[in-house]
Amino acid sequence: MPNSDEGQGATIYEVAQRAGVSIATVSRALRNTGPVAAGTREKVLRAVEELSFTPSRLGVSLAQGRHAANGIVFPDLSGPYFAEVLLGYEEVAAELGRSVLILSTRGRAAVQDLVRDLVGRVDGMVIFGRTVEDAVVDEIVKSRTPLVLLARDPVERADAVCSENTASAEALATHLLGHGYSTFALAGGDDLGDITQRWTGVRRVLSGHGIRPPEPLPCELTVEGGYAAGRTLLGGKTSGKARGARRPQAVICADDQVALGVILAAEELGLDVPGDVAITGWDDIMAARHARPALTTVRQPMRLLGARAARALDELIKGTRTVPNSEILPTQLIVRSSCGSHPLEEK
Amino acid sequence: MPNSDEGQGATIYEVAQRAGVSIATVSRALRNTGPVAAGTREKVLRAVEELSFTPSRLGVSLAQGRHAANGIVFPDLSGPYFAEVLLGYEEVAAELGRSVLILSTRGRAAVQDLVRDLVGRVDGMVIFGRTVEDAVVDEIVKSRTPLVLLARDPVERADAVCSENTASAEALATHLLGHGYSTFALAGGDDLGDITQRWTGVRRVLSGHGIRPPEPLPCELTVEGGYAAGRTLLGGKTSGKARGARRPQAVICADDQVALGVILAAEELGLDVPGDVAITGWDDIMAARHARPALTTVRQPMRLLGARAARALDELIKGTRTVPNSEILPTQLIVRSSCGSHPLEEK
DNA sequence: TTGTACGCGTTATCAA
DNA sequence: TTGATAACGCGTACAA
Repeated sequence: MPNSDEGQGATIYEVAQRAGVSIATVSRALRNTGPVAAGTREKVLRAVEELSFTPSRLGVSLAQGRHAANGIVFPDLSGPYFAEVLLGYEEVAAELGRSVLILSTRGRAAVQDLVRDLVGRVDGMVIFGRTVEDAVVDEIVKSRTPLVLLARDPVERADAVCSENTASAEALATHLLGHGYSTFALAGGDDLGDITQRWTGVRRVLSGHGIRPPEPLPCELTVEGGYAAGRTLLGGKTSGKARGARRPQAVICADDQVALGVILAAEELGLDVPGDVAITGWDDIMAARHARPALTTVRQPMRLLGARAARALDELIKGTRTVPNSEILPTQLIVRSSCGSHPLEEK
Repeated sequence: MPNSDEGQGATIYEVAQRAGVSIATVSRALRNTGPVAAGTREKVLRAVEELSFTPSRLGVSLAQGRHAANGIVFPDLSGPYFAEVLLGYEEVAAELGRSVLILSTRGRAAVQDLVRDLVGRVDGMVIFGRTVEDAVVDEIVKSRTPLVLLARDPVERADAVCSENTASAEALATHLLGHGYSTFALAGGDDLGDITQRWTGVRRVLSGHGIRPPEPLPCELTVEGGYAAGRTLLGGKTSGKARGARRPQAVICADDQVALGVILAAEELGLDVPGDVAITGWDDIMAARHARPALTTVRQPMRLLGARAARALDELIKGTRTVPNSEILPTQLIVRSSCGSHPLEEK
């Protein structure tokens, strides 16, 4: 009868002993890393089976000098956006034989320590947006840990993957102008790299049409943040069309969650969207499609973003590529009904 | 001038040498694990600083016999549901000083191997729903790896955390009966543990009111899956009220994504929701609130689910508790407009 | 208060 | 074809 207390944690030494060989032979037999006589191999495999031996990941990593694992740092795990990116990332990482460690920095005190710890557990990592101070990024770069920046301005000696922002923002603004709107508001903070780019695109188009671009109203990139911003932007004067109404004809939001919040605010203020005010988002999260009015937005290829980051990281880790690379993924303007009911032809 | 090539990968030996002490002293100084003279400590710390030494996680783990990391296995990372659970899980794990490794099994061939690999990297893990065959779960249990099952029927010797399903399903069904509906359809597969529980609750109430409970129509738990199911359930006969219309008065969906898909199908078929057909979901994802009509649903405490799993796992790992525990978290019926415009009083 | 030496579980080199 | 044995980087008895 087989040893009934086998199971968790047999070592290669026990296997070797049981098979009557040395640990070197066991290793070779298991990894096909050298010649092993057929009979010997069989003995080894039987012993492995009987002890249900699995090489200790720690031992393997220590000996090989690699973790076979990637890290990814998020500013925040909430919302559909990051989940999709993670999905793409994990999928490719798994395909490449790497585990994925995640870290969310939201509300964390000692971010620096957490990131440092993570670095020690992986062969390379992805950092999202402005989740981490430049100093920390520098430290990682100096430690020669392969690094890919996601949706963040490129940094010396690190890869960057992001989606196109400025041009699609221009397309969005142009589309809104096509609706005939001439007064705009911008909702959403601008300290994050990619959102700044969006505002740049919008501003450029408006200026080009003789419209003085508004200052973006900073807010949290959540539904609640959008709601608050919406109250501020739309709630000012209930004034009709009297004195040229302070209320903007269109609110361009930093992302979909903000837009949904602004819609909530508009609804509460008795405003019709898009009749009284047009509202647009960014990302094309699931709720954008199902909201009423359905959200006009710019679709980011979120899974692809994660997938590409994983591939770029792999190249860096394997050393296939040593020069930093910067990749920009295309986005797509998705026109739905929140930007106006009767789209005019763009000139 | 400081050594300009310091940085990545100083070992404790180099620190010891630089400080003119032994590695044991370095370790003690860093971990406060034994007496160290003030002067000595200072020398050590200086050397650590100069070499920017960080103990190798591998070395530490190997020596301590622990990873300080948790794993979590998802069936699928897409959608808002899992992201929220992950958020709660990661938050608590970080608080407890553990890293988080994730694994998604969706579309993976060798799930068993992936899970095995993950087990080797963590001190304990959480497995979500029926992502993994019973055999694999058994194997994990046998390996004495602390294990918490999430939204899955309890298994011998493993913890379980899930949210309440049957009673809230009864409440939902009762509410719908209060609207006066008498013909129902159920959309969503029933092989997953928690959804089966929901159907059980619904069936019980319907039976109790003399209504023959319908068989659930299996479908993928996605918007697309819901759309397909919706076409089937609602598209049958366009027949008016002629022969007692085959079309159900209410469609109870396995989750919100399915419900959103069914709404899409209804819309496409020219049906008014809830005028022609009432539709309900489950989970209360973000889109549920913003959909039009806003979705009546059952809110699961998703973050809490993840957080509780992390705490339960911690107890198991620390050995604070050795007997398996099963926890059921309360849910909440969220009545919005998709189930009917004029809610009657429940008797 | 400090240092020596062993253990943790592999991989891989080099001799035999 | 096989086996000793040296890394890998750390924690920690135990001895000094």
